[in-house]
Amino acid sequence: MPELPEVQTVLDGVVSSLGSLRLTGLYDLYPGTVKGANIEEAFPARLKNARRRGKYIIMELENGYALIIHLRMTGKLVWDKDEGEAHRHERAYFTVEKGNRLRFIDPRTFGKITLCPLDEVENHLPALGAEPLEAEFDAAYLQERLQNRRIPIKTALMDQGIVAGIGNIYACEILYRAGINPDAISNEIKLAHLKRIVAETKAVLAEALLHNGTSVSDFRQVDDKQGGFQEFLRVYQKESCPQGHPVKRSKHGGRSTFHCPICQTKGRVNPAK
DNA sequence: CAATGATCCTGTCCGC
DNA sequence: TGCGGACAGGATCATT
Repeated sequence: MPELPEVQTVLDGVVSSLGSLRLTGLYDLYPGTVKGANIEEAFPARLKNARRRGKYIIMELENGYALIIHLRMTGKLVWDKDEGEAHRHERAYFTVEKGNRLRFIDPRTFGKITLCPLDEVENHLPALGAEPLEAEFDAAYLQERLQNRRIPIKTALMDQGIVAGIGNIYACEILYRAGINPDAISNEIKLAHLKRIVAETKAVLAEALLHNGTSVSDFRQVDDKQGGFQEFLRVYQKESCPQGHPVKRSKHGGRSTFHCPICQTKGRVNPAK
């Protein structure tokens, strides 16, 4: 499940593969994957700048257009030769100069590629919260955004409008490292504990970035290599935590939560229950 | 406005 | 060997 580190890894891979080569076309293989009018007008074009906002990849083209790519759960971008059969789950592809092709492969078909004018990118993005690795994401920010909310902290960390880029895996790992109970109510958590959450968020994401993301199911880099952070997971899909305690499994918003009831006790005003 | 739950989709896994 | 059902989950929409 691509979250911030995986999305950044894919983005870096695309930029590195593409270099100064021009994108020459974009083709939809599964109707609805590619959105936006005037697809032909946008190509050919070189990349002017590529950036990430939350889990969105934004590729700014030199001709005034931009591509917004979201991988959702199973989306992959794969660098390949411009020949051969389409992959079984290929939903769209870019043709690229010098006989190259960038394939968008997505078994569950939830991923999207949107083409729009550069100055309309923000209109096509939802209201996103702070970037967790930027200085703007600190305990004061988090406290302000949580003060009127009464939701489990794990749900809050996965809310893209509060902080952008964290999904299920990193939410579990952040809370384990911070020692916070995932059911802690967002506006009851002490500032000191919010500071721990912020610090561990930055640490976990930075560490995962160094390892090119986490490959727990089918995440792959643009060159098809796996990420490496799955080696460092402490509770996600684990039977026991690094202390040897059994890991408990529950649900938040339909997502599986993994936490250690012994290590993660902070944040509950009333720890009973 | 806030919180919760259903929905989209398909490969994989489990039990019988 | 095959089948039904549960599960995986990011974002969006509907409901309370």
